[in-house]
Amino acid sequence: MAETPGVTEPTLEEQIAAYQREFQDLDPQVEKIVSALSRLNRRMNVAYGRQTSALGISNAEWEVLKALVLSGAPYRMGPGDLAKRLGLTPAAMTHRIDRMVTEGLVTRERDESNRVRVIVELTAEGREKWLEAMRLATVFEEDLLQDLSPEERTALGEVLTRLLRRVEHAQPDAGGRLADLD
Amino acid sequence: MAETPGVTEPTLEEQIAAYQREFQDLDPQVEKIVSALSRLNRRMNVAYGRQTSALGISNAEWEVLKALVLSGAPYRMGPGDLAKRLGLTPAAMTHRIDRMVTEGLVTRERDESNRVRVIVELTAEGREKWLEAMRLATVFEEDLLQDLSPEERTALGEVLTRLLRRVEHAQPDAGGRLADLD
DNA sequence: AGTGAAGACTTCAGAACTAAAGTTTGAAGA
DNA sequence: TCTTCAAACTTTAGTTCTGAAGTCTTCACT
Repeated sequence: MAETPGVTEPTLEEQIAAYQREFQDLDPQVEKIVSALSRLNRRMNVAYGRQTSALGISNAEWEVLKALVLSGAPYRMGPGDLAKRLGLTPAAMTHRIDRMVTEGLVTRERDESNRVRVIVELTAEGREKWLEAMRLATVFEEDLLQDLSPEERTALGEVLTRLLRRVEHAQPDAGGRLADLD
Repeated sequence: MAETPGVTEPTLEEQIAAYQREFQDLDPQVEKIVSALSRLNRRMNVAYGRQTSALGISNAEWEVLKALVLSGAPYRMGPGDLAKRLGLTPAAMTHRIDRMVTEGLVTRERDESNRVRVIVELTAEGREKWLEAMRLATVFEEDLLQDLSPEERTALGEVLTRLLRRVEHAQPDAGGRLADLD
């Protein structure tokens, strides 16, 4: 078998115990929150990734669709703006758009009023893909929070936004570049 | 100026409003929790990334150090086990270890009792790097949670682990491969 | 007009990854 | 013993990213 024991991911409790063993001045309560947050987020991303790949699009493509939809009708943005919004270099954006154009998710054309600029526009198919992904995502999210009462949901949302404000206040912005979309 | 307006990241509230505008059957309370969770996690990762790069190590290297330390003394693992633990292919692990060996963070040697296996072992310098990173991380984490009372911390930890259990129960495991460390 | 400079995007070279094929070692059965 | 198979790791080919150089358009100043 040769499956070395201990390779399977430890439970949250095991992991916190390991942290305490190796690093004495650790507040287990803090570590529990931080580790649970990180782990929960990862699991959710795995779930989203499965859903989008079931729709035949990659996570990278989903992010672009999201940015375009959230920009509002007529669902147009320039490659440079998209790059800033997604936290990518313009070079990476060029290639991503290449792929998405060939798949029919977006169109690319020059802005005739200012021929330096390029306009990336969502196609009807791209918009439909986003809607399908959202339908799947909302089902998953509602299922995830199913055990939480309305009061617990309110409290959780409030605490998380409080933490978020604190982080955002502490860190002006990561090198001027924005990170991935929610 | 040519800085197209609307490129800066929207606030959480603006983003939720955009979601509601584009997708009617959305529970804003659910979306608030999910978006805050995701955004908070991202901001935290940016902070960790700055701290580790200030220590002269990459995030990738930090993950390897973490896995080795948490495995406990004598801080040894095989490349294959490390790859599973970090959610990488064995090929990627080979290259990562190459880099870390040249930087003196780990050593690589054949297992003499079973020459198919390779042993990656943390060096004293690698362990020290991990400890420094942990010292920075705990300061940041304590600062982050500063406004939360002990009761709120307990409640938050409890709710998050409850959600975590729910996700883990729902999804057996992502294709048999483990994701990144917390 | 004519030149210079800045902006927006693309192209190119290099880094880190994945998937799949290749190599070496150990173990099990003919 | 010899053969065959499986396991563990490495190597190779191809993808997607970053950083830097390159191209094309526009604007400002002379």
